Amino acid sequence: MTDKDKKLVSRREDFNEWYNSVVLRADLADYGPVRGTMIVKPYGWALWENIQQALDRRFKATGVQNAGFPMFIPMSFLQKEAKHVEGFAPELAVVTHGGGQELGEPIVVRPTSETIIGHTYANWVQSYRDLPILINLWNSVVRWELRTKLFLRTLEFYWQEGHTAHATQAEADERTRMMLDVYTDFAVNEAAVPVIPGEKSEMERFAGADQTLTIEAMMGDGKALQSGTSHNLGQNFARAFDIQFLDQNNVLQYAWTTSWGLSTRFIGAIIMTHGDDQGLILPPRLAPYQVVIVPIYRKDEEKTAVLPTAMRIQNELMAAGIRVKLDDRDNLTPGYKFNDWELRGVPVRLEIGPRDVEKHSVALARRDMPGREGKQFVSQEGLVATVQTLLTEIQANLLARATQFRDANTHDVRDYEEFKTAVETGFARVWWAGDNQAEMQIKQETKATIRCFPLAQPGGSGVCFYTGKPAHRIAIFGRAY
RNA sequence: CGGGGCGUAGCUCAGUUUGGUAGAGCGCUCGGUUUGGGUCCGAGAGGUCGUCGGUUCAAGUCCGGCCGCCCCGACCA
Repeated sequence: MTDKDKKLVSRREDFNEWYNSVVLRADLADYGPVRGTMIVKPYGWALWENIQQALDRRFKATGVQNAGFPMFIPMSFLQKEAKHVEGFAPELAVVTHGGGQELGEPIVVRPTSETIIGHTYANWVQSYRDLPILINLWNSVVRWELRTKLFLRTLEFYWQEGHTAHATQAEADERTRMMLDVYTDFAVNEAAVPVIPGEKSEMERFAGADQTLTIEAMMGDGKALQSGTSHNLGQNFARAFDIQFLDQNNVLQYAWTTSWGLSTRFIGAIIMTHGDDQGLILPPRLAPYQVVIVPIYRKDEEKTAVLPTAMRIQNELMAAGIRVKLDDRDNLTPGYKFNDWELRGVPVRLEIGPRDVEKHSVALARRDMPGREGKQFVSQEGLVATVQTLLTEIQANLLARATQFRDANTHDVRDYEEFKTAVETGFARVWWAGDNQAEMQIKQETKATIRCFPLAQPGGSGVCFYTGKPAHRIAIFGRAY
């Protein structure tokens, strides 16, 4: 490898190339043989598994159960909900042949499962006593995207999709909001990604939804990433698929449904929120390895002193529930390993050398503070507690840092000129009273769209920066991935 | 789907202008050396030059078709 290959391109120089290099070189994922497909490698999948677990326990705490649904859906299902088919038709993968025969009706590979869920729930629901239905699917879906990017937009992606059906509108409203809160809590407290929970504009709404709630995050280049969505589907799918039930008064009613999803795209959010010019920085709560131990020795007698100590410390940390990797690769120098694990974003590096064995110490280096500043020698006494405290500090620091970055790059603007400047580098926060037409116009001129109307509104009213009309809502605009 | 770039060793690329025996660095294997910030030295393995066809005594190199990838735009979780 040349020097050029060893060092990542800096984020400033070319954020896009930085992102691609990090994904590939940190061993998170690789390109599949079909355009736009992705191979998630073990390290990336381990990160996804941690995300899954953090979400799954939150879902279950709200009464949701997991299930499995077919990936093949009759084409006719898609056509039952007018807006839904309009939204998804252009990006469907369609199976026309099976077992060497041409199929009578083409089969669609699910782009999302609202339709097959609607069909199924219609069979499951007769009475108000059958409601609510609270189901989540961990699966992959296929959307034939024109322009793809690892994790952010691939032809096939892994996600969870939750689908609930309720007897009343109020219950569906509550569920839509509840799941957004789950996503927000997960993003902030597990991933240290300071998202803005809010509502999508009509233009950005999910195809077939009455309301789409979203968590929006700001990436390291100031662009927005929609990181999770929760849709209130009203009775649209219930009517399209006849999900009907008799209520307490023996009156036939349509059910109210919701759906909500978060995908492997979130891995992209983590990369682009926390990463630096050295590579990935993973939040301790989700990192596949929270601590990497790098043993340091020259001669065999040093090795026989250092390695047992390293293994003993590994066991102590693991016994305390800390995820630890002991890098005992013999053919690589410590310096190489330092760089390697920094690229891979492990939050804490623990070095043990001959001097440490003697002095009963170890060196701890934190990934969020490169260089001497983040490195300290500590006693092996109470090491578990020391490491746990450090991991907590790093987690908190990542969130604080990302929040500060987001706020520093979010600007209240009053006119269109200020707006254009703001969305070059971040978010514009504005009073908004425009319509779809105005939003479209702004998008064409600046590439910025309404990311959301934050749930946390200041109240009162102001003047729309674009139309000059009285406005009662604040919107966040930004350029999006 | 439009514009641009590119396809040569596992990776990054040179060689194509001017056709004439397939190259470098990194990685990999072996031996030694080194190890607290990307060690160094030596020996080796590894390629139907994306693919199909054409021109030619001769094609990585020239011509044509096809396939694929990356970047920018429109579309999108």
